[in-house]
Amino acid sequence: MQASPTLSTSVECGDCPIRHNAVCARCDNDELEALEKIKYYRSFEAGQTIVWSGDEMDFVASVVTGIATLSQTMEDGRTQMVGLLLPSDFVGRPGRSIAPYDVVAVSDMLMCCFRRNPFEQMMTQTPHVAQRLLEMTLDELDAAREWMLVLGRKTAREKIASLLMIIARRDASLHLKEASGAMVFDLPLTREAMADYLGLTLETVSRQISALRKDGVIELEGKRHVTVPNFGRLVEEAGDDSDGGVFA
Amino acid sequence: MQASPTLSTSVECGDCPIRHNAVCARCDNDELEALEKIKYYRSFEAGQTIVWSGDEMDFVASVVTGIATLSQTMEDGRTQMVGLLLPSDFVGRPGRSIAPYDVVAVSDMLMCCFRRNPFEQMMTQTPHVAQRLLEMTLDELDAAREWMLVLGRKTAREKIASLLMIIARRDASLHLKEASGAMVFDLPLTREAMADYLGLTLETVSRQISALRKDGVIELEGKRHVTVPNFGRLVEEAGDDSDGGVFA
DNA sequence: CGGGGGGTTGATCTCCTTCAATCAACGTGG
DNA sequence: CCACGTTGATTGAAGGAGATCAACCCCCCG
Repeated sequence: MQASPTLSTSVECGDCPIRHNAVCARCDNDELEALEKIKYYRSFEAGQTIVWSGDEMDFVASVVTGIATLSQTMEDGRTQMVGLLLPSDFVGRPGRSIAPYDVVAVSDMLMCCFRRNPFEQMMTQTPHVAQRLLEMTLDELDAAREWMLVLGRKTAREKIASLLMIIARRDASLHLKEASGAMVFDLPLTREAMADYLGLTLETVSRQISALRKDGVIELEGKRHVTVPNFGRLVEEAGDDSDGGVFA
Repeated sequence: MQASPTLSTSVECGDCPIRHNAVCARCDNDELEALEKIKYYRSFEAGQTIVWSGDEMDFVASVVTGIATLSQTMEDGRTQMVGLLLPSDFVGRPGRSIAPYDVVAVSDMLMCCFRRNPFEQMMTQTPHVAQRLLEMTLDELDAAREWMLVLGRKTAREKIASLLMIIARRDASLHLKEASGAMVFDLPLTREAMADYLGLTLETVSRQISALRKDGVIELEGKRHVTVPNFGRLVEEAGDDSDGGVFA
C-alpha cells in the first residue's frame, strides 16, 4: 500500500518541484549532480510517524510534497508542536544523529533523503549547500520566535487568528497570490493538531473557530474549508496590526 | 559614565574570553587576523536598549561579557522575551539589516562588533565562520523549540522550575561544574523579566518562587541568590524527568 | 526624610480547561 | 442496506489556574 505511486526513484533534480526553495536551491549543475548521486526518495502515508524522538536517524531530508509536524511530548502526554514541515523544508540536523522531536506525516508525503555521512561531506565541500541551510535555519529560528509570542502572550482567539493568518499567507504564496482582501483555503490540520500547535485544548480551538465564524471574521464550508472575506480583519484579530492592515 | 573600563579598544583575539565559543571559534590564525581588522568594541550599560525592533542595524556582534535579552512587544504592551544573550552569543543576522526584536542590556555589557558589509564578505570567503554560525543557529533553534514546550504546555510552577534549571545549568557550565546535587547561583533577571520570559505576570512569578521555597525545592538569600539543595528535585518539578534525574 | 524601583502578598475575577453529552460522516461486516 | 463502531468536531456546565487590581514592604539613594 504505497502512499504515492509517483514514488518513482528517478526524478530528475531539474524537474523537482522544490528545486528552487530547498536546501539545494543555490546549487549549480555540478553540485546538483553530486546530490543526485546520494539522494533517494521515500514516501510516507498520512498519520505515519516518520521519526520518533530519541531514535537514531541515519538520514536528513527535504519535504518534496505533503505536510508533516514536528512535536515534543511530555511523559504525561502533554504535546506541543514546534514546527510545521511543508514542501522544501528540511528535516534533520547535520552533526547530530539522535532525533530530538517526533516527526509525523499529516498528509501523504514524498521526501528526498540523503544518508548522513555523504551529506555531511557535501556540507564541507560545497559552500552553496551550507549557505542555503544557514539561511533556512535562520528563517526557522525567526518563525519559532514569532511563535513564542503567540504561545506566551496571545489569547485563545488571537492564537486561532494567528494560525489562520499563517496558513492563509502560506497558501497564497504557494499559489503566487497576494495575501490580502478575500482569501480561500483548506485547513491542513485537525482541531487536535491545531490545539497542539497553539498550546490549547481542542475544545477551545473549536469554540474560538465557531466564535470567529459567528463574528463574520471567517466563513466555513464543512470543517476544513475556510473563506476569509477580509484578511485585514483577520490580522487585527491576531493582534498583529503593526501594519494596520493597510493593503488588506 | 562608561559601563566598563575594560573597554580598551585593542583586546587581542587570542586573549578573548569567548575565543573558543563565539562565531570565531573555528577560525585559524589567518582568519582571526582578518576578523581583527574589522572588529571594534562597544560597551552598554545595564538597562540600555542596544537595538530597537524595526531599526536599521548596521552591525552584527558577539557578546563578550554581560547579559542581554531579545524581546518582542505588541502594541498594547504585552511583551514576550524570545532569547537570552550570554557571553559568546551572536546578535544580528547576515543578509538582513532591520532588527526584528528589541535587544536590551540586562547587565553592563561588552560587545565585539563587525560592520555588516565586511562581515558578510568574510562569511562567503571563510567557511569556518559560516560553519560555526550555522552550528550556533541550529543550537538556538533547538533552544527556541524547547522553550515553545515551556510556553505552550507547562504550568506556572513548572515554568519557574524550568527557568531555574536553565540558569543553574548555564552557571554550572560556565564554572565547569557538573549540573547535579547541590547548586548555588544568582538570578540575573528581575521578576518582571522572568515573567516576560515565561509568559506569566510578575505576581505569578513571585508567588511560584515563594511556593518552591516553602516546599524546600529552593532556598533564597535575599531576592536573587538561590540555593538548589537537590538538582534532581528541581528537574522533576520542571516536568523534565525524562532522565529520571539519575545522577542528580 | 521622601521617593522610587523591585518584590511580596491578598482578594477577586475571568478565561481557559476539564469532563461530558451529542452529532455528522464514514467504513465495515452481517 | 442497515446496525454498529470509530473518528473528528461541536457544545454545555463546572471548576480552577493564573490574571488583575491593590496594598504594603524593603532597601538604596538623593
